Amino acid sequence: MSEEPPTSPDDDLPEQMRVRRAKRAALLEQDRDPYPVAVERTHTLREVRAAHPDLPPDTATGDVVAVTGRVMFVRNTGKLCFATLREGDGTELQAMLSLALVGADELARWKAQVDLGDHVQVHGEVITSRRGELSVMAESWQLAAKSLRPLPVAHRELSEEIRVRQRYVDLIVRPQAREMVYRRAEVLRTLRNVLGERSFVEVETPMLQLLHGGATARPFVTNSNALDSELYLRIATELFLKRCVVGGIERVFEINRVFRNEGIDSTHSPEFTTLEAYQAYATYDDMAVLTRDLVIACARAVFGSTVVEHADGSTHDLGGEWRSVTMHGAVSEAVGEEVTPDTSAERLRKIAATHDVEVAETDSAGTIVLELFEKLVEHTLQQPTFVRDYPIELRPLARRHRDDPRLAEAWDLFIFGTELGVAYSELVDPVEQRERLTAQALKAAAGDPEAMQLDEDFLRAMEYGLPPTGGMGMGIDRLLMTLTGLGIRETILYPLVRSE
RNA sequence: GGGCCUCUAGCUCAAUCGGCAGAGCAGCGGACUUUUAAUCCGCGGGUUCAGGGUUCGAUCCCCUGGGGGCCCA
Repeated sequence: MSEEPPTSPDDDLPEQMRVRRAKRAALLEQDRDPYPVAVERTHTLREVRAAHPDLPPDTATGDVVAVTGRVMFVRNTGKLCFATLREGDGTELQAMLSLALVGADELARWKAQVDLGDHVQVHGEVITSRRGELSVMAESWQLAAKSLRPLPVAHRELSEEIRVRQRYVDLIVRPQAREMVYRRAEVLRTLRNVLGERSFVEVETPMLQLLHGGATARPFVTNSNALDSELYLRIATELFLKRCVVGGIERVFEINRVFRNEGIDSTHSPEFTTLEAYQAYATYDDMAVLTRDLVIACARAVFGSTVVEHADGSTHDLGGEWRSVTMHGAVSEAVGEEVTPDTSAERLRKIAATHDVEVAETDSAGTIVLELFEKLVEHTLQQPTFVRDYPIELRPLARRHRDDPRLAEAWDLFIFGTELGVAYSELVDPVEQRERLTAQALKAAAGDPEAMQLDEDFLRAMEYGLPPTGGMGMGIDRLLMTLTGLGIRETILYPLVRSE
């Protein structure tokens, strides 16, 4: 029960937002709809440009069109006004309003009611200005949608925080943000096309799972009211895709979101998109060929060439031979002495110490080799490189190496110093798979939140017979980063951010 | 999780040693019939992230919390 007069909710708003709300109100006052249900649009801006590619200055075409666009610049003089309109794909076209054609009232209304960022419709003849700018000379105009918030300065870089939190604003003012949307779509289309040409079929497997598996990662936990049970958001698509291969879908893939409840930084997002593909009667060598073909096809789709151009202006040709090294070979080279699966954990601990790589007392030989690789080698792999034959205990779903039982037939692909994809000759022996998953389950029981769970239904499927199979996985966001040189928050349209 | 940096007008950023909080763009009023980030004249616009402390006085120094970034684990 305040004695004070009621305050308008507008009172707290910044001046520019109050001004725009007042303009909206003024339109309604004049019985003009600031948000009409439809406006006439006979041509897109792109179509107008395409129809009149090379007109000399001061030309009248006789073509009368109705176009629409967001007002990006205005240059209002006394009796002749200019505005730059822009439409969705970034095409711009100038609109002109002259006192002679629209009359004093409509010209004054334009100056008083149109702000940067408004959507407008302009009806008139296609002409060129004296300076040669292709334009629509208005005979009439109307607002298509009033913008109530001022646009950021077009000529300054937007802060990264606003770019991510208000991607819609980023998309309005920054062409590169729009470009990423189209590039990402092009990459997804290309992956599907190439896989489709090779007789792979796309499936959708569960995102909500009773057990999580297929990768070593911490899951998000949720729950089902109907089932009265905990559910996990999937961390990989692997186990369900392998069930497909058991069922006779010999070439199968999925492109969609997985979720990992882990750190968030410039290369990690809690939800990201992966491609996984499985091919019966293929090995990890076949998957290397497939993976290279997919990456090259995406580079060609985006850049028309195997040469990718990064945001910093550097160019990189992905078209050459892709190197293959073994995990132990790569580590041997980095530490300057031979490291093999025979090298003892004790010896490896000494090597780690001399290279300032910290390892835990309980780490196995294989884990120490991986630590050495990650600290000393990974960041040096700028050219596309397959790192092959991981210690067996690090790859619980991969087949034991045909030449060395201590290794797995598994590779990781590195480009520009980061991991892009993985592949295995898949483990298909259900008895060995049970043993390996049991070992994982023991780690989980011992408190390792990333260890895999024992998935009895997956094992039952394998017991029906999984043919020899090659499988690969690739992060699509990482692929976009590889192609463009941008951070993960640029490749994901709406990355998860803390609430404001 | 730890360390460092950062948060000021709608946007991008200044503000000397702790002494009246500023600029550019954007906005408002005026002039201008060929502009291209138009130009010219004039004007307004601030919870300096939040809370607390020190001080005659805090955007500035200290503490707590929050957002963001970088590095490390």
